Amino acid sequence: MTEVRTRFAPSPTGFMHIGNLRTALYCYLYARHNNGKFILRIEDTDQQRQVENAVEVIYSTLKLAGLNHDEGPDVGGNCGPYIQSERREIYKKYAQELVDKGAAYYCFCGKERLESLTDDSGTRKYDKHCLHLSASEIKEKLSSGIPYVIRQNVPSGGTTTFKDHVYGEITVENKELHDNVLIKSDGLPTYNFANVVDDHLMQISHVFRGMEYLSSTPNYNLLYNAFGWEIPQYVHLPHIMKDKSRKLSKRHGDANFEDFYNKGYLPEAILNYVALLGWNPKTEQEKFSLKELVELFAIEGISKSSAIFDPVKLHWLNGLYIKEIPAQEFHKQALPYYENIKTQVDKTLLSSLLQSRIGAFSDIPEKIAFIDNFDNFDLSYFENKDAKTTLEMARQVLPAVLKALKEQQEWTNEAIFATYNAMTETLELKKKQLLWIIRIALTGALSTPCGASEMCVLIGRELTLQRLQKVLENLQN
RNA sequence: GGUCCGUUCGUCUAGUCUGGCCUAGGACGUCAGGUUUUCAUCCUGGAGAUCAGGGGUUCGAAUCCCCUACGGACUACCA
Repeated sequence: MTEVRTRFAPSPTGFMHIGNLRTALYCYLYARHNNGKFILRIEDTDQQRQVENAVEVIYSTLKLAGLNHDEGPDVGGNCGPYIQSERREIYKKYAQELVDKGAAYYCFCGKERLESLTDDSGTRKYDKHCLHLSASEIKEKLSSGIPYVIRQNVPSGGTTTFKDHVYGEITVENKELHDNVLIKSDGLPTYNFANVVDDHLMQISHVFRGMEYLSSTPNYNLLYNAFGWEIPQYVHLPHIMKDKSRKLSKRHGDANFEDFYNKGYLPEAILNYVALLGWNPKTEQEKFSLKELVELFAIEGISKSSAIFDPVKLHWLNGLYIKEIPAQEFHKQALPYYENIKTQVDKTLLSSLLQSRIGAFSDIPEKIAFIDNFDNFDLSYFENKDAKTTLEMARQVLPAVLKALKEQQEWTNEAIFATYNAMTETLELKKKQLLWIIRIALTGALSTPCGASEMCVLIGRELTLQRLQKVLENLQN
């Protein structure tokens, strides 16, 4: 069996969105699983859509994600160059070969004539007008400098059948196929042509790509056949959708890798989530390292139907990864989110409290808002149905709490908790009730990253007493 | 409009090829209960899918066949 070689071939048009990333991931997984090679190729044949730095985004994303390629513009290889705009002459040569073989032809038709071919339903199919030009006519037009393109000469009869590893065998009538442009008037190839030439020259064994290419695949096969080249294995991937009827798109600023990364999602978690969108590992496990994915990945598990991207599940998965980060490392990554805290708090303690309570680092500001924002909170927070607490209860209990904490000798979590515990007996309250009231009194927030005694340690004795005092005043009014 | 592809809990999916073990399994979310120093983690349980709809084949269909509906892709000198 020949070596497995897969390729990720993005066009540098901006950010790497999740669908693209998944294609790259599957290419990588399949290559690694089979001890093959993973190749990066930049498809920049559309001069109109060039975006600055887009190539750098591709490199950095792959690097962050750990999807290292064996060959590519930045790492070299035997099949370069790996940037299509640098391969211009290659495409020209092969296009000419097709012309010589009668599988392609020069076309000099202008925009107006092309547009006149549009039918009632808005579809335009080229009528092979220039196919019938004589050799001398072509030569004359060429030498007089009339702009031209080279078109594929699709047979008008018969059918073309191809096999896709996900969608099975697909047959189409050749008469449905168009005489696609292979070489544009700017001399650069279209995607349709460059892809075929490059995949062959780079000895790509398996082509992974979005299913939008399913309908143009017969055209590619006709090209392979005309050249007498072996057709690669096709693996078309279902789309990742934003909702039932809309694809994820970078145009609408939808999910892209960099955004999630910047929001404090871990690359491993993003990869893990994305791997499972449209592929099933045949186990009930949900969390996989990249290494495990390499071991398990198989084309058979890829599904045919599109999947809706669910940020909630990604958030959950990312939380699982965050819990496993070593405490020190977590603290380091959380630090930037503490920058705006004005109140003096023990940040190491804060990190240790936060780690099990967030799904992404960007959750932190909301979780710690209570540290600085204390004034004017809603007193109804004291009323809790589960704990069966009331505002009145708070009025009665808090003076005693304040008194006890003023007398508190040892200011540690354990000692303070012991004090609380003792109070529940004298006050004849349930632990849950007392702790709820204290926590609300100290934070003014319904949800906080720690309990009533940890809170005292976190914000310190002085602030604890201040806040209690203040709450008591508010409760009297 | 034409061609191609798809359709199982709200979402990701298992099961479909090789019909019976599927009174359709798991995960996220949701709800309830429990542990816990409140919040969260964690644990247990519940609700949630007449397998898009209809017809057929069969002793038996989510699974095979046909039709319909809905959704998507393509139909560019974009990729």
